Amino acid sequence: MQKEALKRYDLFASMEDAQIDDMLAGMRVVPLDAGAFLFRQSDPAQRFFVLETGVIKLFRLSPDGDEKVIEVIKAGESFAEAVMFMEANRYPVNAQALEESRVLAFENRRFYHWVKTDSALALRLLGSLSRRMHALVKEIDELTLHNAGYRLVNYLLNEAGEDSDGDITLSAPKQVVASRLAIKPETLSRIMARLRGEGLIEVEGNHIRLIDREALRRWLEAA
Amino acid sequence: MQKEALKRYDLFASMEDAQIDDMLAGMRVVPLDAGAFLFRQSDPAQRFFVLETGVIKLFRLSPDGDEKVIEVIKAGESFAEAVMFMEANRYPVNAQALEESRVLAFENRRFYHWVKTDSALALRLLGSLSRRMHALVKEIDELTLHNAGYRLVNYLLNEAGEDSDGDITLSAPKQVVASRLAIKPETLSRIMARLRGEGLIEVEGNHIRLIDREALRRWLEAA
DNA sequence: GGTTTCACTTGACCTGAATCAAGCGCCAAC
DNA sequence: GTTGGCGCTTGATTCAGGTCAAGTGAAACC
Repeated sequence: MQKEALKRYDLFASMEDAQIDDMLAGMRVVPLDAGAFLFRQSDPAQRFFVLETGVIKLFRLSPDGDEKVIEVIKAGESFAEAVMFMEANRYPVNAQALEESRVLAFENRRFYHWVKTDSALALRLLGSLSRRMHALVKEIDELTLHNAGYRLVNYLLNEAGEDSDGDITLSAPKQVVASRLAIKPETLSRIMARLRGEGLIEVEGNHIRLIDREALRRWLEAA
Repeated sequence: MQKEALKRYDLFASMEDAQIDDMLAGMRVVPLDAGAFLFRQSDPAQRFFVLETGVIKLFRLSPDGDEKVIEVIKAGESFAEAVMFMEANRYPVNAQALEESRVLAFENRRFYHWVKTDSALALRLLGSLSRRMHALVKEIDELTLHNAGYRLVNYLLNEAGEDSDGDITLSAPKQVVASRLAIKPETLSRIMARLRGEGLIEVEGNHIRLIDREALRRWLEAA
């Protein structure tokens, strides 16, 4: 793993060579089998991560074992960088690989040092945390002000993005998507069946095609 | 308003005199009648705020007018500091005074400048954003993994804190508390009635006394 | 190649909380 | 003092989505 590769990740994009070298010195590569945990909720946090390949889910557990997926991490994304700035210094979620994955693990203390001495890096981080906070506020909004159908259709429209031709390949099994949207797999299945019945989407395994996005957007207003 | 007063607020506690002077130069005092809006969702954001006196609710609106209170701001607390680090630069919530209030409004651009040149300040901010993010994750957890009764009792236990003798004075009308917890006023009323019936709390207007906190904690496990 | 496993689907039923609808105090305005 | 409005409570009813149960199909394993 050399400097150039690291710089391709957003988090490190603006860092100097000397800084990158230092981060590399403390880096560990963590290979994970499907199903393996990277860390668990309330584990002490010495490191933050970049996902090189694979898929990882971040989730919370209720006392009786129900889980709520907070985020699905895809290749190239970083996670758990915020933990180093909290006094508790414990991961607030569980991280489990959904398939075979490779994670780069960096030391908090080195990164903290560079954030302290490089204000551009600090501002970059502040920006990314703010964005994430906003996303969480929007999620609370959706959970409380909108129903299951809305959340699913909204999710599908977001996944498809503006430009593409409406083809989505789910980055995680449907049950994980369901948990991400705070609905039960059965309910997700039913809503999909309904959308299929109304000719709005086509479903084949983990591949979904949005047939009429305008109609789906109208569907949102109603639901 | 002089330097010393400002330094008493957390956000400014670590700032130099020169920095504080600069912030003061751009400060405006905003008096608000009960019910007045300080800003609305998606307004462009040039300023962030400290609440000097009064109470303000931050909330999101659904298309058909339902509201979800995200946070109730009490005297001495700051809010909307994160917005300046997002590219959109628009408030993601509405801010409305629940009673007559006085707000100090500071210029984002001045503060941004100081954050850029003072890493201690940047770290302080990173810490506070991280904490707020964690709180949001916990709220999502509660919304999805726990029922209305749990959320209310949990809220009451938190409001009371560890040390005090179990007396709570609600900082906002019950309907606002209900929205904060994502339940309807009727439901809140019913749960309170039940807790009262079981001899766990006493209610008199906006004053609540927790009679048996151990029992309430046990109640959480069951609910 | 047969069987186990596991993700997903579909149907029948149940339930927590929302909705709808009165009614009750309490403060404010006149 | 009376009246109107508003926050809150309480009861009856409804409904979205959860639970429970059974079935299907495809990949995985011996």
